[in-house]
Amino acid sequence: MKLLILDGNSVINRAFFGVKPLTTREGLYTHAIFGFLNILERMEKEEQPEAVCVAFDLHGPTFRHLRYDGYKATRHGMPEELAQQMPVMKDVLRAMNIPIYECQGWEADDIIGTVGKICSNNGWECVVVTGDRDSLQLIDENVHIKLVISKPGQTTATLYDREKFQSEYGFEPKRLIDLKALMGDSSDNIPGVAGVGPKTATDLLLKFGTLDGVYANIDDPSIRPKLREKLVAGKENAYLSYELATIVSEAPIDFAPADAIVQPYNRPELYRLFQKLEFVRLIDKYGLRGAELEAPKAVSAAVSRLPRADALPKQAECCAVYVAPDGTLGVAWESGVCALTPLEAQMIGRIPGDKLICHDKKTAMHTLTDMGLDFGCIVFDTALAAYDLNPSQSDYPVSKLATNFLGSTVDDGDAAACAEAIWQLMPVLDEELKKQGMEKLYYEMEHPLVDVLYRMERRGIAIDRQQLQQFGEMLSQRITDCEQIIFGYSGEAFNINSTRQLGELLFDKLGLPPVKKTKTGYSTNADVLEKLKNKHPIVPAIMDYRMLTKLKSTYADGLMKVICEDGRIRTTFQNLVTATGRLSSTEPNLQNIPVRTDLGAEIRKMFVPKPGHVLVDADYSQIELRVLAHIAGDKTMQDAFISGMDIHTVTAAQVFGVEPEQVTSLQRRHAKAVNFGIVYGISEFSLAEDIGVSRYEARDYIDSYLANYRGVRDYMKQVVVDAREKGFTETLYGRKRYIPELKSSNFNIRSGAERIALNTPIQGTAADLIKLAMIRVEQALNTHYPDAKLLLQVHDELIVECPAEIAPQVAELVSREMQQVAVLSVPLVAEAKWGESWYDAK
DNA sequence: TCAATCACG
DNA sequence: ACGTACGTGATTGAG
Repeated sequence: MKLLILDGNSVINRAFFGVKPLTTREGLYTHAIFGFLNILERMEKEEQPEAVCVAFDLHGPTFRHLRYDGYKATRHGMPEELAQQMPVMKDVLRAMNIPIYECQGWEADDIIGTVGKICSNNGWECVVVTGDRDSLQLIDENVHIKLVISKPGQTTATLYDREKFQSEYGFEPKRLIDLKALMGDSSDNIPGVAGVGPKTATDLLLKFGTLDGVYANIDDPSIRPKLREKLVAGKENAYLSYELATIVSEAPIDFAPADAIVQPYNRPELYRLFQKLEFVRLIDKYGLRGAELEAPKAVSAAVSRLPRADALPKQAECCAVYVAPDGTLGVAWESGVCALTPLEAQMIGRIPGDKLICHDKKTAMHTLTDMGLDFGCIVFDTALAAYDLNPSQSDYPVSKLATNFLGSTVDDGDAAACAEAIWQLMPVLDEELKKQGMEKLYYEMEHPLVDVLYRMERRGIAIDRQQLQQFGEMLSQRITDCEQIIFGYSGEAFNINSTRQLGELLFDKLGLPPVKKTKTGYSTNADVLEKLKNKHPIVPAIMDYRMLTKLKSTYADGLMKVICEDGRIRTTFQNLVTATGRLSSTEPNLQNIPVRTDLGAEIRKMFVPKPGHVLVDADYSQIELRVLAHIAGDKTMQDAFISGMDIHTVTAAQVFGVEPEQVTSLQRRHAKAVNFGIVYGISEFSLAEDIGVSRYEARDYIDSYLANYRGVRDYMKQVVVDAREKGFTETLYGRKRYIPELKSSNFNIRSGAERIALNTPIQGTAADLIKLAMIRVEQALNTHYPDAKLLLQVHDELIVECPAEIAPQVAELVSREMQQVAVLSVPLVAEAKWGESWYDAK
C-alpha cells in the first residue's frame, strides 16, 4: 500500500512561480491552485497511491527554530497574490476529501517526517512530493521523495530513493544534514561554517563521513591550515546548523494511513469552488457539470460477484455488456455479473442474451464483430443516452456516469463492475430521457442511427491509390519550387512552417506592416497574407506554399496512410462528440476533403466507386437558412424559399432595395455573408472584417436585413431570453444543449454564450434532419435497391455507391427521402447527382 | 500539451 | 466599454 503526501507550501510555491498568473474576473489569483491541482493529478497518475494527504506550514515561529532568531529572517514573506490563494486551496482539498495536516509550531517537513515514520511502522510505502531538497534526508527503505523541479513551461518530478540519492550525492541521505551543517543554506538562513561551500563540505564528508567525524579528525594533515582555522571558528555554528537542518519526525499529529485512503469528491462543493475559480475546463475534466444540483451521494452496496464464465446464464433475456478495447467482456444480468477474457468469450462464440445493453454500441459492435463473436440485438446504449442528455461533456466513461447517475464508484478497467453499472444505468437513463421529453429523439433517431453509421464505417469508400500517389508527387515538386522562390527572396533557408520564423522574416527582416497579433507573436494566417500579397512578392509564394503543404501532408500523405488492404478508406463517425448534435469524422476526417479550390478539389477525383458502380451525391440546399425561416416563423424569408428563388439574391434585393434582377454579384456576395453571419450570431465588426466594408456599412446591412426579416429579428432576441431562463437551448426535435455561461457577468463569455444559444437550434435541427434522413435512406435503399449503399455523410450531404445502371433511380430516391424527412413551413430541397468520382458527382 | 493554421459544413 | 461569427479534426512547431 502506498501513501502520497504533498508538501503543500512547497508545491504551491512551485506552482505559483511556475504557472503564468491568472485571475478570475473579480481579481482573485488562481494560478497557484491550478498548478497545484495539475501536479497533484500527475503524481496520482504516476504513483497510483491508495492514500493521499497534504501537509502545510502554519505561520508563526516553529519549534525547532525558536532558539535561533536569525532563522528565516531573510525568507521574504509570502506574496499577497499567493497568500490569498492559500485558504481557497485548502477548501479545494477539503472538497476533494483529501486530508490536510498542519500543526502549530511544526514545519510541513516535520509533519511529513512523522507521517513517513508512521507509514513505515504500518508497512506502508510513503512517497513525498516536494520541491525542497532538504526533505531528501527523509529517504529510507519505505520513504521516497518525488522532487518537483519546475522549469519555464514544464514541470518534472524525479523519484529519489536510496540508490538514486547515493549515486547523486555520494553519501547516504541522512548525511544531507551534516552537509548543510557545514555549508549552510542562505534561503533557510542556516549559517553553516563561514567560508565552507558545497564543494568543500562534500569533500570533507566523503573523507570523514559525518560532521562529528570532521571535528574528530580536525588535526588530520589533509585539512589545510586555512580551512582548519575556519572549521574551528565555526564549530558552534556548525552544530547549531545541524540541529536546524534536522527534520524532527515527532510532530504531535493524529494520523493513520487509513485516514487518508482516497475518497470520492464532495462534488457539489468542488463544483462550487471551481465555478468560483472559473476553472471551466476542470469542471468538464472532473465531470462536474451539473454537480451543483446533486445531493451528496452514497456509495453503492457491493454485489455478489460471480467470477467465472460457467456462471453465465444459458438464456438470459437481457444482458448488459461492457466491451473493453482489448476485447475483455463484462457481462451483467438480472442476478449476477462476470468477466470474460477475449479467449473465453471466443470459446463461447455468442454473447448470451437476445437483447443487450451496451456502452458505446457502435464501438462495441466493431470489437465484437472483429473477434468473430455473435451477438443479439443491442437495444440501449448508455453512452449515447448520456450524450443526448448532455452533449457538452468531453467524454462519457462508465465511471463518470456511475458517479453522476448512480452515485457509485466504478473503475473503468473493471469489466464486470462496468457491466453491472451499465445494467443499473439503463433504467435510470431511460427514465431521465422520458422526463426530459427526449424519448423520441433517442429511440427514433439517435439509437437507430448507430446501426446505419456502423454499416457505413464497415463499408468504407474506395480510393484510387495510384492517382493519389501521383498527385502527392506532383505536390512535392511544386512545394520544392515554391521553397526556392521563398528562400530566394528571404536570402536564407528557414522553416516556412514555423509561424515564428516566418513572422520574424516578414515583419522584422522585410519590414512588412504587421496586420494582426496572436498571443505568441505576429499572426501570419491567410487573412493577413491576403492583405500583404501586393506588398512583397514573397507573400503570394508563401500562400501557395501553405496550400500545397496542406494538401500534401493532410490529404495526399494523410489519406495514403489509412488505405486498407482492399483499397478502401474507413472513417469513424463520432456520434458522442459535438455539442450541437452533428456527427464528426476521424481517422481520417472525411468531412473536410477539399472542394473550395480547384487544386484541392482534385483530391475528390481520387474517391471512386467500385467497378461497375457510380457515386451518388445528394446535398440539401441552404438547409440552415430554411431551418431558420421555419423556427423563427419569418414570413418574408419563408416566402423567399417558397418562391424557389435564390435566397442570397432575394436578401440582397431586400437589403439594397433593388429588384432581384438588378442585384449585382457583389451585392449578392455581401448578402450571402450577412445570411451566414445571422446564423452565427453576427457582429457588425466581424461582418465588416469578412466582406471588407466599413463597420458602419456593415451596421447598415444588418439593420436593413433585420428590418426586412422581422421574424428573424424577434427570434434572435427571444431564443436567447428563453435559453437564459431554461438554462438550455433546444432543437426542433428536443435535442438540448445547456449554456450556463448565459448568466456570466463577463461580457465576452456571455456574448459567446448568446451566439451559441442562437446558433445551436439552427445547426442542431439541421443535424437532426439529416440524421433522420439517413435512417430513412438506408431503409429505403435496402428495400428498393439493395445494391445501393450509403457511404458518407458530410453534414448536409450524403454519398451513396450504387450500380451504374440504377443511378438515376437511386438519386431520385435519395433526394426524395431527404426532402420528405419533415414537413416544415418551407420546402426542403435536396439535389442529387452522380458520377465516376466524388468530384464528378458534385 | 498547446497554439496556430487551415480543411470542411 | 467591452472584443469581435457557429460547429468540427489533422498537422506542425515549440516549450
